[in-house]
Amino acid sequence: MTPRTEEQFEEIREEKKALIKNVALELFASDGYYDSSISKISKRAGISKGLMYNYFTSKEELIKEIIFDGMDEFVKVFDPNKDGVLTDEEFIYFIEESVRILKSNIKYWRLYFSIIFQPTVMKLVEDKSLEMMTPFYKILLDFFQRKGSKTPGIDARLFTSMMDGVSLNYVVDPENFPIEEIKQNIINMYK
Amino acid sequence: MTPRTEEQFEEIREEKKALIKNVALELFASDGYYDSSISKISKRAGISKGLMYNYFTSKEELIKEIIFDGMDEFVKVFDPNKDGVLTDEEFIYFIEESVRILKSNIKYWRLYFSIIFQPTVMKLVEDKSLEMMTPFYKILLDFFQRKGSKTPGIDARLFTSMMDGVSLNYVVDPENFPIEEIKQNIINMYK
Amino acid sequence: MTPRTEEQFEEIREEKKALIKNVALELFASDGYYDSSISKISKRAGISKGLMYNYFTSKEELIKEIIFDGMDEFVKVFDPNKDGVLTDEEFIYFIEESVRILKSNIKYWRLYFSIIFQPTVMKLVEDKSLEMMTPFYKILLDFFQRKGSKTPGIDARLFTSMMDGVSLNYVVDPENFPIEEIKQNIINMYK
Amino acid sequence: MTPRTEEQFEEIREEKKALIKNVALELFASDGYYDSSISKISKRAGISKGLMYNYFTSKEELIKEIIFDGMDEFVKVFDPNKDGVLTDEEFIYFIEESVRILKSNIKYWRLYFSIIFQPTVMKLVEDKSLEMMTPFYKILLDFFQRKGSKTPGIDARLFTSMMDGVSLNYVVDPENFPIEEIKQNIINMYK
DNA sequence: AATGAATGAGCCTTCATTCAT
DNA sequence: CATGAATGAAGGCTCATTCAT
Repeated sequence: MTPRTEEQFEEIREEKKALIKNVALELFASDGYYDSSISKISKRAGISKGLMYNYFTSKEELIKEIIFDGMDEFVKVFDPNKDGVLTDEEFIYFIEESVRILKSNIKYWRLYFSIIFQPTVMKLVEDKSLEMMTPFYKILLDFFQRKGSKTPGIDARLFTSMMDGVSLNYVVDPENFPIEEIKQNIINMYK
Repeated sequence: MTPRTEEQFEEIREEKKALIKNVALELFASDGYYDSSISKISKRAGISKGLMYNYFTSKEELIKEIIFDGMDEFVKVFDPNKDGVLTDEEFIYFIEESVRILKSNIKYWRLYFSIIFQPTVMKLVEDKSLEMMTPFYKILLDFFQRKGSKTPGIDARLFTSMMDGVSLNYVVDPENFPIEEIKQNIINMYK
Repeated sequence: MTPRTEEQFEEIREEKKALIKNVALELFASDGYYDSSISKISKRAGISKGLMYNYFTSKEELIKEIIFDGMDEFVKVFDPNKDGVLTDEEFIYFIEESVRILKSNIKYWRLYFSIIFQPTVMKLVEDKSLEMMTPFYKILLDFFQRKGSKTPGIDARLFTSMMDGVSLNYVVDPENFPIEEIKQNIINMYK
Repeated sequence: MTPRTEEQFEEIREEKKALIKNVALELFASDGYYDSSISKISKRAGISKGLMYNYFTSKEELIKEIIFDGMDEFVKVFDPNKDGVLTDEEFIYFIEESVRILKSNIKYWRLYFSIIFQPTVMKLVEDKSLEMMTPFYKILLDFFQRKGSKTPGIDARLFTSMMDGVSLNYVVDPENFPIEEIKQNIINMYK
């Protein structure tokens, strides 16, 4: 009979938002953004369509939050900004971590790759995406420079492209892609 | 006023289809599949909406044909099935040709990557995609085997992944990606 | 901590209702009935959406009460039922009072005019509106009769129409409408 | 079997647009803008909801066109811009014409009044409304000036207000409002 | 008395597809 | 072969109202 406290409301909100985002990520990743209607998502989440808009102002906002959450997670678990310098060991760690992160949230990265090529959706997140990726790239550049590369920019882009390609192939078919062996190969390549 | 022969009709028909496919590819690549309506495409192609259905039974059919055309082109211009064996020179040729093909039809490959992650669309073409790619993969496998690799499967997948990653990064931003230098680096890598 | 008496509760309740009605009037008048959601109104009033329904059983009920309040106010501050007869001085007073009332609650009259043409809303209040206006009309009729008019009904309707028109133009643009001068003109007209 | 000619299409379009506008005017006038859904209108017009958007890009566009049509009609049938000067006879004609126009399209004027107080809707047409009304007002001003009025601006505003009030009362209840007698009274008033 | 999460009906709009001509 | 009017299902979204707490 006593009304809910503010904390209770907050808790409900957080839980429900998380639920919706999980369901939506699942659906976006498996069916794509356009084939995952708000109706489908809400049904899967066991809530009414209308309630979706209590938590997200729009479908765009929903995917944006999902993508941003993933980016934040990425930056958080894998913050390279210790001193801004990569030692050889750290470079290996970099590769290992990348694969670990990839494996820990396959669906997210599937979704991430899927939107890179959907101009309408990509526009929503490209600013933040760039902002997130730039520091990584800088450190890589610096790494190849110190390793004595004459074309560190090229080397860095080739390396990141390779990582992209590996990631892409992995998330498309995680069951059959030999991610661990590939990782070892890459590490050996740069030793 | 001699009546046109059946071949002439067929030719006209094919030309019109080609025109439509070009326009559609352009739009699909720049706006995405879902944001490119039949209405928009037909207007750009200078024909009526109804006529579209005279040439393609559905929007799915349209994108399917576009993708298939691209695959056929790929197989045609770059047929590795001479003897099914890659020499070292041929492997380099393989890389060079891949890049050339990529550069020759950036929009197509953009579209191709975009649908890989759109399950609904990908389902339409995945059979043919697999069928097209398998022979390439087999030859690569053989190549790494003959080169004395202990893990030719891994090597082959890493190589194709790298090519994928490079391609992906190139088509996303062709202006700024140093495709030629990257290509040289890859060639050196496998020498 | 003596428990509040029932009257005190009632008083608090009425104050809250008045607050809500003020906020709602403001919003209805500025944005229109349909563009003023219960959500907006309650937020502006500083209470929860749910509580609104403790005071008003529906949105319709809310506007109804607002309109009725205005009518009651009108009848109260400007009760012509002294003896049911208008002298010449009283007729002038009638005009003066009309303008004064108009000026004292522009927003209300704006709202009032706005609903006259919204059948769905008007239906809610038309009975009371008629009931309120009839006595005024009767007295006016009587006034023109005593002034020797051969068509007192016509005269009365023309007069009220004119007052309506003036009111309408005033509330639409109070800043620029020369209400005082117009009032003087009308008074002179009937002298 | 032969396709329709361009003229035939044009004819269909014009007829259907007119049909929709008629139905919509009817409904807007009787139920108000917000209570007349596209769904209702299309049903009443005997067409599918989707087709509405073949003819009008939005509901706003629909009401805008209806209102603009009415304004154009008004300006057309009653163009005061002969020499920009009103003689006494012309002033009477002005009044007569106003009433005639009012009577000839009651629903339209009902709608017109209804939107004046719906800010959201009014915004759509206020520019054109102003543009349409200004010349009339100027001529009136000039008329009262030439009649020797010391306050032509006031006189003009009072006159137009009166006409507004009369119009308003008439369109609200055309059956019972004695429009013809009122008109005679107004004419006598300014003689 | 008070909260805001939750519902569900309905709104405007889009679009692949069909069809009469 | 060619047109574009017409359909209908579905989509994103809003909002008055209810309800558990």
